[in-house]
Amino acid sequence: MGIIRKTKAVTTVLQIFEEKNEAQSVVHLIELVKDKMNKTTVYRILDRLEADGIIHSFNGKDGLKWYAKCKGCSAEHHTDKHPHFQCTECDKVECLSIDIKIPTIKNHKVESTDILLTGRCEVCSI
Amino acid sequence: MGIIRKTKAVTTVLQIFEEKNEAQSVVHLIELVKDKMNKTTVYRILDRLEADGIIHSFNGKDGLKWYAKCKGCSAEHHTDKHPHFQCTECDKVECLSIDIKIPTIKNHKVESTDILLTGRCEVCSI
DNA sequence: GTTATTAATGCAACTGAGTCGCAAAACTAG
DNA sequence: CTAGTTTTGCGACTCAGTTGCATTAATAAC
Repeated sequence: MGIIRKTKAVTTVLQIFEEKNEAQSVVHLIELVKDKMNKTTVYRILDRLEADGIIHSFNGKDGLKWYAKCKGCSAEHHTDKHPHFQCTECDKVECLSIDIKIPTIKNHKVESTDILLTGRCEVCSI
Repeated sequence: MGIIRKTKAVTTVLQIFEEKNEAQSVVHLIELVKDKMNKTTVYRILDRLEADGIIHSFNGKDGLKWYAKCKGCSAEHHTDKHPHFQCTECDKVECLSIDIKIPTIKNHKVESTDILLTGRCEVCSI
């Protein structure tokens, strides 16, 4: 939706998502680019990228906000119903491509589904 | 686990969970008892009650912490795998008793499952 | 009931994520 | 290049949640 300009700051943020190819917490992102831009800018860029369907957000296990690149989402059609997995050891988050069936709940109109699994990731399982 | 004393403050908090019989955000709880006790006390009581398996916690849609009474949970055996539903209109949270199947994920040891559905609740669906 | 022990509380100060307003800088269209 | 609009930096702010420490209240032993 939003008219988004390709500024240096936007490019920098997008590059991180491209290179790392994994979900990033806002806190971590701010740390990564702290010499290049202000934290307010980071928050605002993430807002815009999400509004444009380029990334999606969710809350990690401690309530902090995380973002990840959308695969096959647009501003109109957000298929971000996939669950996330966060490791209790290293805190990393993975987007899972598994599909979890949510039954309909009578008298409730479910608009979004946030699923966060926590446990040991591949690396931390020894 | 924790040696828990039946203080006035603890009784007050527990009474709220009994009477209301629905999930409470910490912020709301603090507001409810602000004439009777300090907010630090509320946080600490909730911690203890959770450690004892009397209540369970989860994060609401905006990352705030919520608590609800456990039904059939103990300190050792926490069956808090049920999903929660939060209304986008009135913000209320319900514990759902539906069972959602989570497939096993290879090379991952899933330890807990947090599912938060958001949408319109019965009352707010008009 | 009194006393000793230990847990629970109050208070004030702090931390850290996220927001806001506004002036300055950077982008885009013409 | 210029005008119009978006984006950024900065500083101050909000608000949930935490911490340390001195004080108070609950429990257990007598």
